[in-house]
Amino acid sequence: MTHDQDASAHKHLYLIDGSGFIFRAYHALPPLTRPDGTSVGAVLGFANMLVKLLGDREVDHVGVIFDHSRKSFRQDLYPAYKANRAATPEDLIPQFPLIRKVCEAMNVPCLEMEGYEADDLMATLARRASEEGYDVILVSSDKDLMQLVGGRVEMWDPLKNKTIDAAAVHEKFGVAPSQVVDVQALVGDTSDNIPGVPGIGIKTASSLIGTFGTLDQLLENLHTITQTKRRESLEAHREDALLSRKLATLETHVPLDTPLSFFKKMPLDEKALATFLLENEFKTLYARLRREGVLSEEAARPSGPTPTPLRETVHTQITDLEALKVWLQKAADVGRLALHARVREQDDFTPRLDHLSLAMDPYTTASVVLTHPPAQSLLFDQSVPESGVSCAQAIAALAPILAERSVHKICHDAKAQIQALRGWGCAKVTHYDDIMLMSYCLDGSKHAHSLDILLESARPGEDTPHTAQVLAELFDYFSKRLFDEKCLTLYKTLDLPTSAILMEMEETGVLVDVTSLQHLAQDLTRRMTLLEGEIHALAGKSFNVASSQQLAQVLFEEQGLATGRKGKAGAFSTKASELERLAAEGSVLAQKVLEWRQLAKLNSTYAQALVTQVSPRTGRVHTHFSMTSTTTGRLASSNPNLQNIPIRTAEGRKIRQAFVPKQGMVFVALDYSQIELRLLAHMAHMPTLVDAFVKGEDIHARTASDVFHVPLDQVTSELRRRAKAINFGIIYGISAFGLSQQLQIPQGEAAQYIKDYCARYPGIVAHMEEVKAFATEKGYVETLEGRRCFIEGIKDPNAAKRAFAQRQAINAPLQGSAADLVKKAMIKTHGRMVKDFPQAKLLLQVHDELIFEVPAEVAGLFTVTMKEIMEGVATLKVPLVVDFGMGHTWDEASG
DNA sequence: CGCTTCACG
DNA sequence: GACGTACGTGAAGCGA
Repeated sequence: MTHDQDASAHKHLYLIDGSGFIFRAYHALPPLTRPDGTSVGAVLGFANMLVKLLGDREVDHVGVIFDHSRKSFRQDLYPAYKANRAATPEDLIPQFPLIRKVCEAMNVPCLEMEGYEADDLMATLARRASEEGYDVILVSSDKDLMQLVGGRVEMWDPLKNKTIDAAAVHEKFGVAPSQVVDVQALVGDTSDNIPGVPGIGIKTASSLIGTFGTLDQLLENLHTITQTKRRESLEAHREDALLSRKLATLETHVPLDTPLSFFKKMPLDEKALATFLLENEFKTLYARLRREGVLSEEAARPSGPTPTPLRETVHTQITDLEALKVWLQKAADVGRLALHARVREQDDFTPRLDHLSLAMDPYTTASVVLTHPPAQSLLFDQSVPESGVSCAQAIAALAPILAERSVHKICHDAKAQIQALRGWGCAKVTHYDDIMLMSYCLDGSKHAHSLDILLESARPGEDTPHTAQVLAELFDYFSKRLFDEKCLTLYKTLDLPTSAILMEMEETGVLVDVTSLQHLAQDLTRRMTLLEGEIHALAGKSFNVASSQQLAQVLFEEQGLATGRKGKAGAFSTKASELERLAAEGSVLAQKVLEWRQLAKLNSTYAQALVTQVSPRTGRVHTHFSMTSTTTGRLASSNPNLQNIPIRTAEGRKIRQAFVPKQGMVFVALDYSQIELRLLAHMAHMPTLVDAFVKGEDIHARTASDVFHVPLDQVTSELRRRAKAINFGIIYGISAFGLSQQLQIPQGEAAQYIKDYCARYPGIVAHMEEVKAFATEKGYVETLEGRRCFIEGIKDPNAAKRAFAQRQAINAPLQGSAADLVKKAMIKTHGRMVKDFPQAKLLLQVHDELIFEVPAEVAGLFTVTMKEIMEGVATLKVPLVVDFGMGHTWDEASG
């Protein structure tokens, strides 16, 4: 992964296989010619790749490596080497110098050397750089480079956006990277004219090398091979195999005096790049770089430092449909439309469009004067303009442009905007960006991301700014920052696609069995009344059991029970753990209050509240998923919150039983097992923990065995329970106090547990120290997908506040990376559903769990398909494991 | 509107 | 030795 915690502690050297890329791009991409007839397809492909690389990744050192010529030292070893290669295509030849110009403009150094292939230079540089502690990324998909993978070296295929690590090499060659040349020696390579051993393909070769370890071992022990034909072929072509290995082996000691500092990344030459892109008519790429703010307007000017003229804003008040259509047509021609529709729920719950703000660029804006239905006009008749456009008309005029792919839409909270417009029959919106999500990807927990906050940040103190105009400005500003701050991919490929899926989920909703909830509520109310009578009798007086204040008075003053912890405001706490303590000391009153509290919670928060949330339109409950309200990248669910439906007690599960699939469907629930602990094992250097996950062990039992020094088969359920608490504690940024509270043990004992844990898993200490140091230096921590979680107070002089911030710093990458993976899972499962399970619906996401509604007849196939997809969203040092359940209630499916 | 409590991962 | 606690949410009810 490129976004490790210590991403910036390391240097990263990206070595781009320039020659390889050019040939591949030439064949893979559609032909493209300049008006003067010059072919430029490979050049554009190369430029796009370079821009993407520099934009997406933490690149601090980079170079493009080329073959010097077709001739290298290998021809001296074997004249036929690469002799059967086809001549370089006519129209590719002029592209080589152009590609070098791209490198120059981007200020990326190039390297080549007579007598050596690009691969040899890359091998040499990779060796030197990894010896000096760099992470090396070979940008290529050439199998000949795979022998270099391992340690600090990995490959990345830019066309497929795939990282090729040791595991991927093993998948291709069936052996470790270090054994790749031995396999190649046997297999040969027809494209390079490397002979190999006839009759031996990759399968046989990898099994032979797997068995014997090396080519030399194999050749020494040929007599042990039982297949006559194979043995004879190997004997006959012994020398061919050895020569083939020589040819396949990359030279890691090319006499090359280029220092690694030669590759240090420099800012690009805006002027040169703009000129180059325009000369070659790479308009799309140019427009994109302009839009993302990589190229400034000045860069495109023919010459001289002409100041950007201040343009006046042209604002139009649109009062009739015809004018609206004309204005929108102009925006369509420009290809850009920022918009904001302000919608308000009226007293009768029908939505009303209050205001429509438009902009086609930061200088050209409009607002649409809306008329409203007569009933409203009568009520507010002085505010109704004499002319205007009706909501329905305005939105009908807007609909085609929203559906049009060639027009780029910009809005704030697209999910909500689109949902609002859908009420008026606006079905489809394509090619859009969401300012709210862009802001969240950049500034996460620094501040909220509501429209008001963002408007205020852009136009401090201004009363009623032209909203869409500010959105257009903010888009330019955020685009540049996303690129510069390496968050563009996070936004584009994770959060934006997730928001589209959430939109569908919210619209779909979940069916609840209202009647059963009403019966449950009645039953709970009845039992609460009975308990209340008993409680009042025990207290000797009537009081409000729901009032913690009154309860504290009864328990601690009137009954004289032993006081415990105090709350924030200084009052004695009556929380569950306190009442449990009193109950254990024999207080029946405390026990009854505990029971009453449980029923009260279930009744008011769930049984009674849920039925009021059922939509009269659909008969289902439609939660709202917020993507911008957590500090870690998790989602939050509200109105109602369907991410905290009870499950831990039998009584609570009755609520869950009221969630049911619609006729003919079943629920399928898939959840990631131990995802945060697995991520910890992956991120921290914890071989023991990794090993336990790889072997599929019971992780808490294993921890118990390690920490309490008992054999695995002698771990009792009590020891396992404690180990489980320790594991959770680790994820939360453990403290002896917290653990002692959780386990109800003395703080000293908890401290000893932590000490023992750290002794058995020493990697955890170093990891936590690294994370804290990173957070202190940068002010944020990062998730697997590169989301930054800003940590407030990490340098606070108050030790308690600082400790709190440090625990957040430890937890956020784990919680946040898990959130990243689940978002990826949503995107991938959704993609497959559209293709293969069109009737199935994703209903809910509960942090590490996805709940689907699936036609009963395909549920089995659906489950195995989605389990596999979810387990494959990331390749970590540990496997990802997904558990599943199925049922006719949510409770059954969560089994 | 802050505090307390408690439901979930 | 003091600090006042496990990480992240949302909702309900109390009481000023």
